[in-house]
Parts: sequence; structure tokens; C-alpha cells
Amino acid sequence: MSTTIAIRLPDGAIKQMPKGSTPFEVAQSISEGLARAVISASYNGTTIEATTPLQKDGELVLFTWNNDQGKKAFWHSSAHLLAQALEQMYPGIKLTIGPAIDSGFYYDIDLGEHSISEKDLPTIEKRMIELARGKHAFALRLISKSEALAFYKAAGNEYKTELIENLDDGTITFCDHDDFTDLCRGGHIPNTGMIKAVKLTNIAGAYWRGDEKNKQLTRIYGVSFPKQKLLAEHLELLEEAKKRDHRKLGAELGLFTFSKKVGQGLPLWLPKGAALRERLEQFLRKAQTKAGYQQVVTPHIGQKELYVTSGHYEKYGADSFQPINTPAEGEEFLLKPMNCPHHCEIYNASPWSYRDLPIRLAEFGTVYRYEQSGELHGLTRVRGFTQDDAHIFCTPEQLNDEFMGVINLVLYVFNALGFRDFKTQVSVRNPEKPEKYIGDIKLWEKAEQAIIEVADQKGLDYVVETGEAAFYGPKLDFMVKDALGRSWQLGTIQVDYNLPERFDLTYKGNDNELHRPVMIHRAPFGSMERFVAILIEHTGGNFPLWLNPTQVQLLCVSEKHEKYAKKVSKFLENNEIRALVDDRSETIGKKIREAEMSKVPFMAIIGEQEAAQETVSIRAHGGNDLGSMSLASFADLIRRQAADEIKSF
RNA sequence: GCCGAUGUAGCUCAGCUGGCUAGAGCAGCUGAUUUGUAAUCAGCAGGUCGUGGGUUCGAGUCCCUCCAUCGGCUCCA
Repeated sequence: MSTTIAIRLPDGAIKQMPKGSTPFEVAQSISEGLARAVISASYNGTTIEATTPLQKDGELVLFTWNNDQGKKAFWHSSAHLLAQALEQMYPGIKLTIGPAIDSGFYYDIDLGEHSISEKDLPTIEKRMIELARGKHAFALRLISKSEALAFYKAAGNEYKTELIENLDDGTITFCDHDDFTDLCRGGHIPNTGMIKAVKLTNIAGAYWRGDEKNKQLTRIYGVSFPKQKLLAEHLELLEEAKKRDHRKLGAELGLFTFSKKVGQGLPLWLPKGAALRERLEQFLRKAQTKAGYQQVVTPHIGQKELYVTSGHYEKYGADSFQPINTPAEGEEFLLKPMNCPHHCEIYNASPWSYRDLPIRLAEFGTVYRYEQSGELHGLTRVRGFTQDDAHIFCTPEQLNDEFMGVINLVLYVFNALGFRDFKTQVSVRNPEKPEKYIGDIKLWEKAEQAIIEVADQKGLDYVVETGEAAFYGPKLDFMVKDALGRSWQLGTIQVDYNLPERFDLTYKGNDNELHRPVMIHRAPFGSMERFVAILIEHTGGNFPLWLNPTQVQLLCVSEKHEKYAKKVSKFLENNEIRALVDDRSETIGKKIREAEMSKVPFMAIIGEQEAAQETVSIRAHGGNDLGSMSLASFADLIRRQAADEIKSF
């Protein structure tokens, strides 16, 4: 029997180590520095501890703080530490789950009689650090299902018992450190001493197993680091991100506002915001016209019957804005929560031949949805919003090509606005919850297959999310993160075989028989509101020149130069450049300061010299002095930059 | 909707353990100043302290209700 094993490292090197060596010892054989940094490891694809003995040949990957897996192990271990501190400070609480997340960790706890508020967090942090200093090793041990159940039954913890019930005997492990034990599948740092800095960020309610019908537990979120300095940097990053918050910038830049009197979640677009939005609409309208869309307009309300037909009423009626009554007995209208039923009726207004299809109907359609009060969020989640909606009615044979066409349009839009960092997600139904969906399973399968086929063909790097489909069909969603890293769905493309059935949509085929068209619902922006919100956060309010409501601010050095400023302004206007004149009796310093704060891309200083030489002195936002130039070359500069921005896609 | 937090002039904030007519800066208005690359000076005005109730001799400060906002959960046609 061999006493050494061959361990292959990611760089291809093969280490011969004594059987039973640990990843930590392998690291040590490479360098002491690496050994100190190693957090956890994976062996033949399975996450293991740095201290797990390796018994057979295999491939080893060492994880440090610099890998995502290393961070996950670090944060997961920190969750254990949090649980230990909580158990000591609040005896009798019941632990449930405590995973690592993208930026930190949390633990869900049933506090029973106790209650914890944000004021208690610093004390808990302190206790965690004290415990960490004990440098207690994390030790994973296999335990039988019956023993595991006995352990948590004795503790009266019904949550852990429920978790264990769903695990297979022989795969269950406990993790011990110090006097603390937790059900755990592994992936820890060697010992608690590595955790040098902890920040518990917030406290929240979270339902057991994510189900609203279950008991609400207390969730404590935190983040931890191997160095104090890293925590300070992390907090600073959060502060920076807050400055890009679209709610803050929206107010500062005068883009939009809300009014308690108008109502929660009903945004009011101010002139500058409306100008920005208008330009986005123009941009998309142009692209859509090129892509063969036709613009339509439909009313903001529709008879209740319309939504009963579509199935929306049954699904959302009770939780929506309630029907509007009229003087006529029994007559009821709903504020439209989506545009598709209206567009279906437009389709139905004429008979169609297969030669006419595809029909692409587009509308910037304003819809109203009664979102739960706790869900409202700036412009990203509102109760009244405008979708850049369109519905494509096509033959089944045309579906893939049409779907591809929409993907290309969405990518074009994202590119044009600099959204390079997005994720695509194929949202399919959850087969275990058929009650959430309408229509024939066979059609669902066809629709899902079509999306995956086209996404593959396009080479999209998508993830499949089960249970995220709309109730009438699966979709391809384009997800973009906000300043704080929260993911939002912007673009969406949906395949729908169901509404054509419900609205009895038909076309005459070349066989002279009536056939069902397929419908694609799609919105590249998603909604104007959410898109503008994310655009604000991505650009920090420094919009691309072609989109900016104000491209140039003309700043008079004194009131004497007002006349020349007007002339310059006229010139720019004739060249389709959007400029404003600041001719107040303020110092030039103050005018520059205010223009800087309003994030205008260019400032043109206009004084004695400029008036005499018929030039402008240009300062770019941020302080870059571009010197003086003729009006024509300035106009040219702006035109070129705007054209470059648009061309870059 | 649920858990936790917050709510003082248009904005950012001060107001200690409840105690006289609630303060400041910026923004606004009026006047002076006519200015060369991130805040000119002076004066004036502006708040029923989110709302409604309660405790108290006395509430911006303590308690409750509701409303709105923030961080999560759930939801997202």
C-alpha cells in the first residue's frame, strides 16, 4: 500500500505528499507565507477544510482571502462566530441557518423571548472579536442522522431538526469550535484568530425557508475581515456608493421628486428629468423604427373584463388598485397594469395573413401596479411607471429569429448606455408549483426551449432561475446592479403561447387554415423609471453627452458680457447643442462651482477676451481646462464627442 | 404586508438626562458689488419640531396610533 499520494495543483505541478497530509501542509511545502494565508481548499471539486487529511490522489485548489471561495469560507466561519456570541448573550435562542453571501454573511435566529435592536450590535461585535482572539480551531466531524437529530431535539430546535430530516445519513457533519457546535457542511478558516475585524451591518426580519407563511426570524447581517484596514476600506466604499444613490442625485440634480399628497410610489418628473427621459425615448423609438416596430397608443384604463380574459385579474386583481366604478350600474374599469391585453385587441382589430407577420406593436405605456408598501424603492420600484413595451405577434416558425432580433436590440441599447456589466437570466417556471402558471405544459416546454436555444445560439452566459417566470410564460431577463450591488431586472424578453389562446388571436396560413400566432413581450429598458434610476447610479449623474439635458453652461464673467453670451447661445442652439446661460450677478468662481455641482459636461467662460475675439474658453466637468477656441471648433468638439459615444457600440 | 430603524426651516444638521420667545450653514428674498476657472459682502424672511392622541405643572425631548422614508424579508404581470 502506497504511503504517498500525488496532489495536482492548479498550475499543473504535482506534489508527492505523505498520505493524510492536509492542504495546510501542502501550502507549507510551497511557502510559509502561503501557509499563513490559506483559508480553505477544494479537493477534487469538493470544498474541504485546510486541516482535512487528504487520503488519495487528487486535484487541490488552495483558497485565500483573494479568492471568492476563500472569502466565502471566511464569512461562513464568521457566521459561526456570530452564532456563538449570540448563544452566549441570549440563552435559549434557536439557530437556523447562517450562510456566507456575496459581501459578508448573515445568521437567521428565532430569538424567542429576546429581542435585538441595532443598538445591541456593537456589543455583539465586541463579543465576537473576544471569542475570535481565542484562536479556536474549526473541526468538522461526521455524525449519524440519529445522533444529529437527538442533539437538536434535546435543544428543542425544530429548525435544525427539520433541516437534518431532509439530509441523507452519512452526509451529515457538525462543526465544532471552542464550546460551540453547529450543523454544517464545511468550508471554514483554520481557526477563529484570522477574524480581526467584524461589522454587523443590519438587522432584519426574514421568513423561515423564505416562505411568507412561516414564522419570521431575526436576521443579522455582517461582514468581517482579516485586517482592520480592510474593514475601513469597505466602509469607505459603502459611503462612496451612497453618493451615487439615484434618490440622492435625483433630488440634487433636479430630475424627479415624490409627494406625499400625490401618493406613495408615484414619481413626479421635473423638467430636467423629463428632458433626459424624453431623449432616451427618442433614442429607442428610432432604433425600434429601424427594427420594424410600429408605434401605437392605448388608453390608461380598460374594462375589468379585459383583464379577466387575460388572466391578470384572477392572478393579481385582489392585490391591485381596485376597479373604477362609473355611473352605469355594474360597469368597472381597471387602471391598466400592463399593455399586452390592449395590444392583443389591436391585433384582433384586423384579420391577418401569415404574409403580414411578424407584427411588432410598440408603446411607451404607462401602467399602475399596487406594489406592497414595503417594496417601494426610489424610482426602481414604483406604483406608476412607463414601460418601453412592445409585443411581437409572429408565426411559430418566426419565433427564434424574432427573439434573436430582440436580444440584439437589448444589447444595442445596453451598449449605447455603457451597461457592460450585466447578467442574463433565463427565468423558467417552477414545475413543483403548477398553480402559479396558466396554460398547457407542452407550450411552456416549447417556450422555455425556444429561449434557451436562442440564448445558446447568441452565446449568452446566462443562469437558469427556476420559479422566476411570468405566470403566462418564461423570459430572458437582463439584470444590472445598482450602486450598492443590488440586482435589478432591466431588459426583459418573454415568450407567450397563452395570451394568443385567451384572446383567440389568429392568422390565415398558406394552407388557408386559421393558426395561432406566438407573442413576444419585450422591454429593453424595462421601465423608464427603473432604467433612469440605474443609469443615474452607474454614471453618478455624469450622463453621456448625447443624453445630457444640458450639454453646456455659459458663464458670464460679468453682466457686461451678457450680449455676447446670448449670441454664443444662439449659435449653439442653431447647431443643436443644448446650452444654458448663467448671467447672474455672481462671481465667476461661484458660477463654476455651481456648474460643477450640477455636473454639466462643459462650461464656457465668457468674458472680455472671448467677446473681443469671438471665442469661448472651455472647462470640462471636473476641472480640465481645454483653453479658448472658436465657436465653430467648440461645436465640432461637442458633436464629435457625442457621435463617438453613440458610435462605440 | 412583515421585522428593524429614522422623521427638527427647501437642503444638511445642532438642540444633554423633559424647563424660559427652537438654533446654525447653504438655498431664498432685498440691497451693495461687476467680478477670469469650485462659495463677494450686508440685511431680511423662513419651522403649529411628520400626524393625531396620551403622560406631566410643563413635551422637539417620554408612551401609543397613523403617515412617510431608510435597511432587509416576502412579492414583482
